[in-house]
Amino acid sequence: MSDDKVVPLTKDVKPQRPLTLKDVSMASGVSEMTVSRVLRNRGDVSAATREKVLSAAKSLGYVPNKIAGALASNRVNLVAVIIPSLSNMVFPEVLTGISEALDDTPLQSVVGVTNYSPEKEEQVLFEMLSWRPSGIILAGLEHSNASRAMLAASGIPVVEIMDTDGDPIDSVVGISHRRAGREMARFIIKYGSRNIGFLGTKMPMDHRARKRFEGFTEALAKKGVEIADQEFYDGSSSLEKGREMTERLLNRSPDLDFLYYSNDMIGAGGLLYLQDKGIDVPGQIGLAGFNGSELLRGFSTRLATMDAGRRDIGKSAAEIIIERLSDNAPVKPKRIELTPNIQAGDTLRRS
Amino acid sequence: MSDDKVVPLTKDVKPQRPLTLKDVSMASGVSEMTVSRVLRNRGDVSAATREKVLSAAKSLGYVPNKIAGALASNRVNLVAVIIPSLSNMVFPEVLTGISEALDDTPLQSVVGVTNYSPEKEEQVLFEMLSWRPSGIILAGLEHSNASRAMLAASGIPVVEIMDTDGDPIDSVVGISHRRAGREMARFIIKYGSRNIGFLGTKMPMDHRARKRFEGFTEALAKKGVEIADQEFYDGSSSLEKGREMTERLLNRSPDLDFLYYSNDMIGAGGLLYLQDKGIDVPGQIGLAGFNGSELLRGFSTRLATMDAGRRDIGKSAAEIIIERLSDNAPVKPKRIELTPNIQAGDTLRRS
DNA sequence: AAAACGGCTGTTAGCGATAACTTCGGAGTG
DNA sequence: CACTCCGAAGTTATCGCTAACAGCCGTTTT
Repeated sequence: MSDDKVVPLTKDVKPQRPLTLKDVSMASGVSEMTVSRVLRNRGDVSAATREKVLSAAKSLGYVPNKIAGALASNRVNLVAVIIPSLSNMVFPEVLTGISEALDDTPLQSVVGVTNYSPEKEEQVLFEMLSWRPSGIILAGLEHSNASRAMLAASGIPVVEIMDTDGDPIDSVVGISHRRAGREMARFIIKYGSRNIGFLGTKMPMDHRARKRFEGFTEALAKKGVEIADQEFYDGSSSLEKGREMTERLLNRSPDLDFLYYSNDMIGAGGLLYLQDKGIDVPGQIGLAGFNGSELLRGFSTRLATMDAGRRDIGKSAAEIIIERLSDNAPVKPKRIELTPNIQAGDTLRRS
Repeated sequence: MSDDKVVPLTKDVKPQRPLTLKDVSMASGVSEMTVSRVLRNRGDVSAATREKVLSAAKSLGYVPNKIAGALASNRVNLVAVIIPSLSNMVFPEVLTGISEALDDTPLQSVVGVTNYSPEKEEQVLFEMLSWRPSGIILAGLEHSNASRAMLAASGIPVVEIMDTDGDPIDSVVGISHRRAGREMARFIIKYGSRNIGFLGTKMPMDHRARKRFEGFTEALAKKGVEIADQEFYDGSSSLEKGREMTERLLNRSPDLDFLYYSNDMIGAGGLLYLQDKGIDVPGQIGLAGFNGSELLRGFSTRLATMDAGRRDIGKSAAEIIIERLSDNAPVKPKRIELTPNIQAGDTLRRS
């Protein structure tokens, strides 16, 4: 297929009747069925015939019609992936993991984006299901009732990813965000901070950020600590937003000694702000984010964070689908909870 | 579709024979054709019948089979988008532009990723074409002969994006990267720098980076200036890589007074490095990147850059497809060259 | 009042492939 | 040498849906 030399520039071909199996069949003098067998590498075909067919297909520039193939065989080698956004690098990374796992299978991923809206998710899901994919991977455990019903009724493997705090429909791969929040809280407390601020998204829809927040406050509460102040934002995260929020928060509560950010991007923005202001991090104030973004590696002061293993999540999810699709189908929902990994970095206050 | 209350949890439904039009037809007492008409909102159906059908479809949880629909109608409302990568934020941004433009049409985008490999591109393209999409958007003007042949023979609208330096197959939307390189060169010269270093990808495959480089050196040459030193890297860009490269380059050539980076990510990494070292930017050394990344807005010192209008590119490309698909089909290849916009920022040396 | 029309619904015939059989001829077997 | 068996084709019948056309019936038109 990548043998450039053989491509005949087919300039004289009749304008635009798309080619079908029949064209190849006639060009090579065998039946359509045989052509189909050759092109799919299925069933016994003699070497001579195979050659004839392949060269005919190639010289015509035949591209099989998967629409027809899928209808006839009732097999669609697509895995639908539904995620909230592409601008948060977390999701492209998950996609990369999925693609890698799918790479040496006939499966292919198709992506849908919901913008964190359950209604949009429902639409996208409906759209996706109407292509009858072989499996579905979708972010989060929170879906509209209609979405849950569609998924349950679809009869195809479903893997919910990123989050394990809740009831999965089928399989699930992710981390416990509550636990992530709790662990970070304990860590921070251990290092001696008591006057803690939180900065994050307004979380009507970002359930994972919310759960981290809940876990965080809960663990603090156990130690008798309450969040001293907090600041929320709309829209997508950016360094700039992290700066602004940090400024606002510190103007309001100058005596905070720790800031917990709901993600690394705004955390890094906060770090830059504090550095610009000449504030000693972590001497005067400690910082932590969430995600284990690669971005942080570029800063001389490394933000403390927690790696959620996005790529691994994608990989595992895809592998679950692959396994479930294998002939011996043991329809056993799997549950994989990864353990998030604290990266202390340089921004935790040392008692 | 998002009326949660109505969803009957269908727990008793027979295990898994996927529903077809016939099921809805029987449940509502009208012909399959009428059901089809209702569900597609096409043709005249009385309000009463429409109601009956809709409620039957909903209560059964029917999801149309687009595979069959597409085959029968010979219409597939998909636009294939083929890009080199998802980890470079440029492409997700283009995708966002495309999705936005497609949002109030029946069209939907499907993404394929090539990892900057022409062979992979060819595979992905073949795969995509086999779904008979209504249009194709793909990055760059450089494709294998086989790819070009497939595209030309496909008979569907093709829009090549990002780059306008070359021969498009059909339509094209983008900027001239040669020109972008030239303009930045002139700008830098104008500000008085003469001892200029270049940092960028090894560019066997990143044609756009290569063209910027070519334009850059060409414009310098016209002013009698040659690049004093250069540094190339493999793999994906990151702040960290920008740091390392900058360090290596400056160790080798400490007297450079300007660094031109092939993208903002490594440029920002360089900026961080220089700031850490206490080097005066732009007093001692000037910097510029490329892309107009949002990221840069988070730094107190803003890297000079050039906005390539990624989102607009996506939007225009999608609009070209939409237009071409409209009934009155004037098969006229379009060529849209956007003008990149220099953002001087704070890192250009002032004479 | 016959003809024409328009709104609504049903019937028939594929779309381009593949699953599942069937057919055919020659090699292997006893 | 009759008989089985298997490799290598071909035939037939869908897959689930929609285009195109064909009815039917109550209204208008003239």
